[in-house]
Amino acid sequence: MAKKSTQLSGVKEIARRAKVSIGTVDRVIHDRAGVSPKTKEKVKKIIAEMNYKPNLLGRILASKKTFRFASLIPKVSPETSFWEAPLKGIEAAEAEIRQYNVEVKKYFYDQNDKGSFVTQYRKILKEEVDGVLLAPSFIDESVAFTNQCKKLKIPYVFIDSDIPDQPSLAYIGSDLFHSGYLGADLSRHLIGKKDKILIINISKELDNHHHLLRKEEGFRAYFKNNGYTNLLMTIEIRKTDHNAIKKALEKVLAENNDIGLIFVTNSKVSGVASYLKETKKTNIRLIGYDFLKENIDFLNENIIDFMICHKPGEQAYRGIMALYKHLVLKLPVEENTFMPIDIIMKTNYAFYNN
Amino acid sequence: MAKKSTQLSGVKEIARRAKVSIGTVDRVIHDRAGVSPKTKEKVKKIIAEMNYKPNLLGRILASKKTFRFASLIPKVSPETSFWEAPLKGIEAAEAEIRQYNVEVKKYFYDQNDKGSFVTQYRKILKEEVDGVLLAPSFIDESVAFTNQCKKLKIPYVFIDSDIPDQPSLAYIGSDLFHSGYLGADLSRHLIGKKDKILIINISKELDNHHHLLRKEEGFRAYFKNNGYTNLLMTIEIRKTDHNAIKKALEKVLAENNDIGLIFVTNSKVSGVASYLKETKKTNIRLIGYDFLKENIDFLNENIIDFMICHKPGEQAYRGIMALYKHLVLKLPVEENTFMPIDIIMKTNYAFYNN
DNA sequence: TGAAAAAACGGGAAGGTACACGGAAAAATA
DNA sequence: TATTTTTCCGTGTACCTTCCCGTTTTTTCA
Repeated sequence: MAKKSTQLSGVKEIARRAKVSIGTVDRVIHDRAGVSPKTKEKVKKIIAEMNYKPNLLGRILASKKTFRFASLIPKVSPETSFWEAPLKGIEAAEAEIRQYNVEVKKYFYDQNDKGSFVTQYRKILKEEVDGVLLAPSFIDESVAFTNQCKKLKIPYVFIDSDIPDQPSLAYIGSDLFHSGYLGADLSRHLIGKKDKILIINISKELDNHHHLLRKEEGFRAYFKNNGYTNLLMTIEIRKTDHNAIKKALEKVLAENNDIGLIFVTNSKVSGVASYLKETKKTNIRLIGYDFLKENIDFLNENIIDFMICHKPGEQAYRGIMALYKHLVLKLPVEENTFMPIDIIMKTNYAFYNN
Repeated sequence: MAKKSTQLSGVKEIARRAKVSIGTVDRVIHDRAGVSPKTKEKVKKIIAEMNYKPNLLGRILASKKTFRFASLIPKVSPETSFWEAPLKGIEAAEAEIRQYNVEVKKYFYDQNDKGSFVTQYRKILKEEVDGVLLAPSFIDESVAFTNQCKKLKIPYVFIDSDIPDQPSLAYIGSDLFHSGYLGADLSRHLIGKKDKILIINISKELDNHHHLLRKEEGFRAYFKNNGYTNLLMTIEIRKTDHNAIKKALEKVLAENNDIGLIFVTNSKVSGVASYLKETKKTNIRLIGYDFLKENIDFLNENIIDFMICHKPGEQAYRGIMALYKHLVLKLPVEENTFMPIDIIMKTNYAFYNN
């Protein structure tokens, strides 16, 4: 319960020492015109001596500016509830920084419709926003959007997946290669040395597809690097409905009766699980991605053995906070944040924070 | 870049509407004496109507109070570097909230010396602190300390382990039973149905011992609940030096030549790993606890297969933030926060945030 | 009824920063 | 030299709350 003694910091003290007014100190700090070189030098010296750091509270309080952030992520669809967690992350961050005059306006696009992405980003560009959080599902469109942002000097943060060679304020996501690599490591514990492994990439949109490939690469690399000789085969499924998955699985399982494990490279693992449950193929182990309700259910029924997850909610939370740190607090921001590669199983999912 | 229009919120507006002064409004808000019941009612009504929430920035800025927190955790010793992470967590939290007039004074005790714990907490009680973060390694002493805190109305937060029936502002830690339960689930993937399993509890201090037992309980419960019939045996090692561990292991392994897996219930797993490496017992799988340098090394050499971890750094970070939320922001605080039970292996440790 | 005591309330400063505005001094132009 | 333009700098106000110090009003009691 210590009371502060008399102030020895702050603009006031600088002004006193430099024998100028607070206004002048302010001009020096913000490098505005209207200060003679001599005065400027003197004030700068004192600032350096005092190791002066502006008081953030005062700054935010004094500036009447309301920062406006925009987030652009896929909407929660019946197809997948994956984006629920990021949305919650955004809202949590917003609740925390609203008191510092920050507003977050949320925009959503349809993951199966590039047009909706364009429509939404155009809306954002019309509003004058100070920062953007972006899940760049569509590559070319995201490049176009962020190029505009660069022109307008609006900083943007990528979450979930990165656009290489498009320098952003920050990227917060996961290392997909190593995530696949880990998946392979987990596989090894579930099957014998001679079991075949089936890798399944399920996605409608070609743009999302390269992420899946990256995981597959990691998966295959593990087996190669460690000298395992299990036969790995891959199938691609271009539709996400139950029937399409069923058909594809029926075909591949009919042709290969010695598949011991299936690795699904994204959250659509529940589709595969559903099929395995239906057909009572309990001898096939299953690894997939993402902490979704439907996946958890299959985890509980021992149909899915492991799930890999990258905390999408925290990614979004951190993304908003990165904008806040950069724009409001004017603090440096980590350029690349790789989320942990979490392993979820029946016995620990209850404690997981997505 | 929206500028705020004229204020419609804040004490000023309340005062204007109630036709009283700001001072009176303040008295009503803080329930201080010196306001007539009539005026008080009127102001309260307007506050309710406006759904007034005090501006935190203004509040912190105006109150000259510096909050003083104290943390009391074990010191980093040559014996274990476990407490490095919590220390970093505390420092990270402090860096973040220092700007809001919060100071954290760090106190350390020797985990093998109850006396040092008492000495340190007495020091804390002499200083007038506003909140305490505590790792309650010694039960009776912790109860004594926190009873004093209660008397002095100083809120305290437990991390790492809880003291049941000692109601605190918050407990931030892990569910040890389920952590052991998960360990057992992992074990199952590493060994055959007939392998023996050795559980090892290594600790000098009896007070710490019950935590280990809780994990053991969880471990055993898993096997029981799931109908596995592997033979489980436990040994206790009451010293932490290499030689003591070596001797104990030599004895038990000589008597049991069919042990397939060892589960060490705490971070001392590196001691066991070291012995296994020395004696080239590569046919024994090993699971243990905590993200420590020495453990990671053995993970890398495939001597430790899995490690379980509860983010001790984040526990401490959140503990400090809980005090901050409660005391400075006057926000409600979650009473029990259970950290995720993380699985660490060779292929994902590089991405782990301890 | 009048004075003293108590209660109720207003005003202002502090806390640190931002920024518009206006005044004074210096420099440039007529 | 007189006038205008720049350059430089100080002042005042706003942001919002807290808290102390007075002042005004009401109550109490002689």
